[in-house]
Amino acid sequence: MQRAITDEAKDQRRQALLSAALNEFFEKGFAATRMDDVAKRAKLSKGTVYLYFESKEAMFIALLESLAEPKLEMFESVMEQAESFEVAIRTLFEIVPVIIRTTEMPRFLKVLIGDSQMFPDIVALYRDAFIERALKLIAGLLTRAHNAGEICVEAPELTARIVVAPVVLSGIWHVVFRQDEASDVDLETLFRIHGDMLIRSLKAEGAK
Amino acid sequence: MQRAITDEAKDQRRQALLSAALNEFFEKGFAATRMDDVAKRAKLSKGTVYLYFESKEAMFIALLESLAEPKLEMFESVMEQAESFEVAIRTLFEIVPVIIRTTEMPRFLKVLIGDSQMFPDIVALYRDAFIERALKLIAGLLTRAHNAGEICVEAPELTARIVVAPVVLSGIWHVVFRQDEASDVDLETLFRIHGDMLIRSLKAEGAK
DNA sequence: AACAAATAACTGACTGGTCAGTCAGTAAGG
DNA sequence: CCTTACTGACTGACCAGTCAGTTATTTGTT
Repeated sequence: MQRAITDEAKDQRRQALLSAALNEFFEKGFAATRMDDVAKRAKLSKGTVYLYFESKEAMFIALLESLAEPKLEMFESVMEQAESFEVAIRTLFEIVPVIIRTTEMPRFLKVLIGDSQMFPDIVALYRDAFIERALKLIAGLLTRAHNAGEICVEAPELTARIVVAPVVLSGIWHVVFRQDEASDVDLETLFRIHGDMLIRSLKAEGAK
Repeated sequence: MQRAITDEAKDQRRQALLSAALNEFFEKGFAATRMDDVAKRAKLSKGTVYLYFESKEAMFIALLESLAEPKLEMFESVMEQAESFEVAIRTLFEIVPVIIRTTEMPRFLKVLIGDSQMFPDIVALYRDAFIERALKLIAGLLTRAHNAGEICVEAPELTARIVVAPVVLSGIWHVVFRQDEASDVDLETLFRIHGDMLIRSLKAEGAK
């Protein structure tokens, strides 16, 4: 076995283990995942895993933390740079299908939901550091557009949930209920329609 | 221990075990659930559980099957009896908060998502027998309203997902991310707004 | 350049604990 | 006193975590 001598090489190994762990936790859940399988998936032996992580639980937490942070910056910049509510929503919903199909976000979400009761602290952390923050971002967008007279929103916090709901549902659907590529949901059209409907319904009230 | 002699008493015991099982599976997931705990929760001993169910897996499957069937009838009757799309949506979304807060549907959904990869057959069964059926019901309502000239829908199957998404998201939120009663999401208002927005956006296009 | 010694990354057989499923025994009900 | 619902100690399998041993790599010596 090639050895990880430098710090970069060790970091790579850590990443490889976390990636293997996500796949195993996704497929089996926390309790049913064998450390031996995580090790094998990363082409290492079980003992080596324990050189990089204290315990199975520590590994699980490290995995959740490693995935909670990123992705929000790009999201934030779209929100801020967009010249109007309409453009922001359109841009956002053009990215969403790609995120659902190509990133590990939906698989991660499934793991989080599946093992939530076992790690309430981690779930709370994730909810506050990521989900609530994302909801606030949408709510802020709605409020700004409302104040600019572009749309009319009654309750931005609640409306934000309506905006986000199809994203979450589609993500879960994609990793949990999907059967095969042939019968895939047409995410591009779905989110174009969702965007259309949002813009129309919020503008309509503003124009009354 | 009082014994279950008659068939009704045995059925009751079965139900008690399934109810205990839902709670345990919800809290721990399939793999981490101990049959001993299920038994204790139902005030029985482990041996007795095996008089009612072949194995842990058989029990899990029996649980999913026992919960997949009902609830859709009421749903169907609302769809058919409603005199208009608007009334159907309004009626539906008035019931949803109660369903989310008082039934075992959201906990069941969490179990299904959490252990989906372990039981792909059951998930497929549930998807076809329940979820797809529910989506078709909504899609049918949309199509009928469209044909009656009441609204204008581009893609009923996809729009149905948008209609349903906040229901699923709220259900999951309620059992996974909720912290305490004080900070609960105002589901009544959420679904009134969602209904308003749906009706407005679909009617608006029809009127263009 | 060849070799040895030192370092530390890696390995996997082993241990101790856990738990699904069993079954001989207990006792409720008739 | 017979039938059978129920019990819980037991067994065999499984697995997280350990650690003594192995081997890749570097460093030092001739």
